[in-house]
Amino acid sequence: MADQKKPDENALITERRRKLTELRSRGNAYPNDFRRNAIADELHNTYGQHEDDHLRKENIEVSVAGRMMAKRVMGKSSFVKLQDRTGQIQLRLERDRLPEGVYQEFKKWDVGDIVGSSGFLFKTQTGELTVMSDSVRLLTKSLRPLPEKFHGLADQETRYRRRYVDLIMNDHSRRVFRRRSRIVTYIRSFLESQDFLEVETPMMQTSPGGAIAKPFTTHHNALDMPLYLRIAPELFLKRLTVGGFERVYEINRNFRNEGVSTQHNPEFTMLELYRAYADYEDLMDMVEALLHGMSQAILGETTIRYQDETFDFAKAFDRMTIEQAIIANNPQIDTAKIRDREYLHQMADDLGIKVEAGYGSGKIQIEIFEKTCESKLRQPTFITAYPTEVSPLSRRNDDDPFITDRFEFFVAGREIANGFSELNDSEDQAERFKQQVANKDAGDDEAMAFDADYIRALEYGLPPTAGLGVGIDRLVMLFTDSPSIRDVLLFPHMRPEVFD
RNA sequence: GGGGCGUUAGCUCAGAGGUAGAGCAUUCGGCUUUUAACCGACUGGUCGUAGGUUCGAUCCCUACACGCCCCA
Repeated sequence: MADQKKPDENALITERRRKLTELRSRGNAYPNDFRRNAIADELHNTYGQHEDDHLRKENIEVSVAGRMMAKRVMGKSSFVKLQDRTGQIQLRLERDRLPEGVYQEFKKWDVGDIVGSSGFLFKTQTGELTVMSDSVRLLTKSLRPLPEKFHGLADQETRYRRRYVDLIMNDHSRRVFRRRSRIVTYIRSFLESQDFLEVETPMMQTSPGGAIAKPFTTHHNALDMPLYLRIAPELFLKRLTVGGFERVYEINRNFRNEGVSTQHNPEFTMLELYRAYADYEDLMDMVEALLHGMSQAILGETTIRYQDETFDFAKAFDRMTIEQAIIANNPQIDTAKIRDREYLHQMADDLGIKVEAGYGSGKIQIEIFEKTCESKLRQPTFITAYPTEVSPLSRRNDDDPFITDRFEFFVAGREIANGFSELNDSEDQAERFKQQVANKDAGDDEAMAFDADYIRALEYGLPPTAGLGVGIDRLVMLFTDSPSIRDVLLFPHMRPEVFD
């Protein structure tokens, strides 16, 4: 069975294995005693402006290491490009400057090998900062050929499946994931500065709650019980708010058992935060501040260029209610009947929306909104006043019980964030859970279960609180001009590769 | 789930019902300031998989696998 899993072999790999065997026969083929004292970027920053004769006079000895990305042999001398985590630095190897026999060995090395070298800095005739090697060592033999140097790795599938090769070859890919990291770091420091506490809550739950979605199911052997991968951390984070952590957040994975697309991966990263003594309007202000600061910090400007569009992240974002959005995008609508279920049902039918028996007017409104409005919300926009029917955890509006104090935030036609004033009335929450259970019994497999302990927590008293969820992957897509969520996930979900 | 497109050498890509092509890489030779180094020679293929049509299929047909895009 084991050798059925063996990936492709070919003549190029065989040739390199032969070289590795030769290396082994002469001692340790995988040494780990080379130490570098310089990295590419640092050298370019420090010495890039110096003249050649100045550099030579200073006699700056450096040790560098990295993957050999280019190897140009010209008889008794060669140029090599080493790539480390910061960039590339060139080596010049001259046969007569290296210890006896080393240059002959070097000529057998391959692009892709990991190499370490020491020498002094100088500049070539074309002005490129280069290390004149006094010594050079092969640190790791690479057995697999890298993609061709000019076009690199272009095949989408291979880029996702062998992300390591993509990262070696594509600077753009490296930049996307560095930026992702900086975005997450920015969010943490933003929240840290406002005294938010970062916490971790269960990923495996006995009853998956906090969102309307289908969960993944697993099984705990020792306890012989089903477990679910979480679809949201929400109910646990609010328990912590009951416990007195008045400002908490978590940045972590959620899992939803749904389709895979350019916008969806089965596991994705969410920021969820809860802030006591705040309402959904405070959170809209917070989202504006966060994104404004983030674009300034990450991009150095407050204009986001995404695909062929430009978004202004400096101004206050538009705010409109869901009913206003529906009216704006369905001008023929009879506004007096915007909550009339029969009227909405007819409208949905005309739009080709399938209306289930259990749908109330709020649910039908949402369906109409998604069909006719969502993709048109290009510029950053808050949509507010979501129907209570589709917001089982949100606080009811004081003046209008049909709606909740909730918003979703859209950019480029996509939902990026969702926030609301939390429902902290335990009796109302119990009623909402009962409604969800009724929906589940009626066949809605995305409906929530009744979470008795969560109700108990609310009975101890959840302070007036507002909560926010932000889809990190979609945010990173926006900030890296990536058309697909797979471009911002290091290892996007793929069907298993077949090795034969 | 439905539709469209794709899958040819390690990589990037051509190709046509009749013995499979290029560039880069590999291998060998030359070259002490290159930048996709250059010059010469040579190698490298189950044309995604399985069936079918045909004298003959990598090409046409069907199914399947995987991927990309759009729709649900």
